[in-house]
Amino acid sequence: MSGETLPGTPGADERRIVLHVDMDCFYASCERLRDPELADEPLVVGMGYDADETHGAVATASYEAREFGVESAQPISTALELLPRRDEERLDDGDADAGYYRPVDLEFYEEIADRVREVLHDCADVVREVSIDEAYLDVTGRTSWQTVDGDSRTLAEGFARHVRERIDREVGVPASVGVAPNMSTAKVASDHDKPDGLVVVEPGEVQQFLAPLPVESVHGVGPVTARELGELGIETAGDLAAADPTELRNRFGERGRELYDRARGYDDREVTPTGRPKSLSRESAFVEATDETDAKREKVRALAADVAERARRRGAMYRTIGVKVVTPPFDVNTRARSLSGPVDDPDLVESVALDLLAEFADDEVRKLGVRVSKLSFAAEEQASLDGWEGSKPAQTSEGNASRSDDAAEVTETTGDLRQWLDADEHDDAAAADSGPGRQRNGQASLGEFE
DNA sequence: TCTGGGGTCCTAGGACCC
DNA sequence: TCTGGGGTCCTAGGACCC
Repeated sequence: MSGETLPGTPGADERRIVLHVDMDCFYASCERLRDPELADEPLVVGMGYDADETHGAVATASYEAREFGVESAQPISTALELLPRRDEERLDDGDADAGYYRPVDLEFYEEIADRVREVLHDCADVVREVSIDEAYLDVTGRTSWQTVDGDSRTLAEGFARHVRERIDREVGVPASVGVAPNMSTAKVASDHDKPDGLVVVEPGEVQQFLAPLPVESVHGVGPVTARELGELGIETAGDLAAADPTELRNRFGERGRELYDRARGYDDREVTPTGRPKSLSRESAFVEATDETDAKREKVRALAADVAERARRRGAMYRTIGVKVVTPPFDVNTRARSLSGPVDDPDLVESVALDLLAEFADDEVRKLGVRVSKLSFAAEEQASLDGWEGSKPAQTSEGNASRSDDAAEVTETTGDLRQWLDADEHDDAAAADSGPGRQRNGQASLGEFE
């Protein structure tokens, strides 16, 4: 099985060196940075959780807290049963079987993440941040798979160690690092020995490394796929690698083929820099499911304002506005409506979202969300608009003040939208379905659609 | 275990176009 | 007019990830 290279399989990528850097229970590490007394203590960081409350869910549990059975995504109420909350008012150090609970403070974590990012960008030419606590680095140009004289370890391993130590020294949070010739294997490697791990998988070892691992450890295999694979007798990554790719394709579509490749340690995706977001959303759960119209509308209004503001801050215009309505027991419903052109218009987000919500007027609802998508960003938009004459769509807040002639067009939603519709000759489909009265004063009533 | 919030990608069916 | 194929866009839902 060593060195098995299919004809036509690119071999060049075998020389790539990809690092996957994964912060260990990042939120908890941040809390410890702020309050060193939390070090080595069981610590739970809760989302949708307020001090001394019991609602919300576990965002991160420290390894000490995990010993008690606390897991991420668990309801806080369950976590409290497993690990009682420590009475922090008490001065003595009793309560050996109790833990600390903290609400999520994303703003603070972002600050820490920024500092980690600085280190990473300093260590690699290309960095792809996947989330607040995870990134891929292509360091092919910075180190090599060669070993040093008299040492079985590669230079790449030393380099990865250096990255990890810099994060620890300069920021003060622990990280696990995986090193491999491609992204998916590096990802599995970083997961392999947490916390504070360093796992190196050299080009010739990829298949042997992956083979004995359970299928769930392949990135992209979740509970549903794992169960289905299990029915086919596929339990390990090795089983998956040995399966018939055509059968996998037939059963799981394009994804099946992809998972097969991942399990074989074949992944030719290049590490590309983090791109622009594709959508922005905000959602929030009711403490208890409700069917009250006012409560639902009020929440949607708040979420809409929030999302619109975030989009504006990030310079994003959106062409689609949608809502998410979760009804008991846990049915997720989504509704979305596309406009004929990108806008930056908080009032429109609100009115469209409320309109989409109307379909669920009689339903009990436990959670609501608002999303904007089909994003375009000021700079890019500018470039594509330069090509054609005609007016600009609602050109962001900053644009308003600076150009008085534009401002007149922009402040009036009606005029602005009309204009955009009129100018829209590029998109036949959109033009066809934006008949008269579709959007009046930015309000499209449901009646006009059904 | 009655389930928080923010994302990504894929699929399937329908509308519509040529 | 009841009939072929290819393509794009839209919406809704699902799986997955952190």
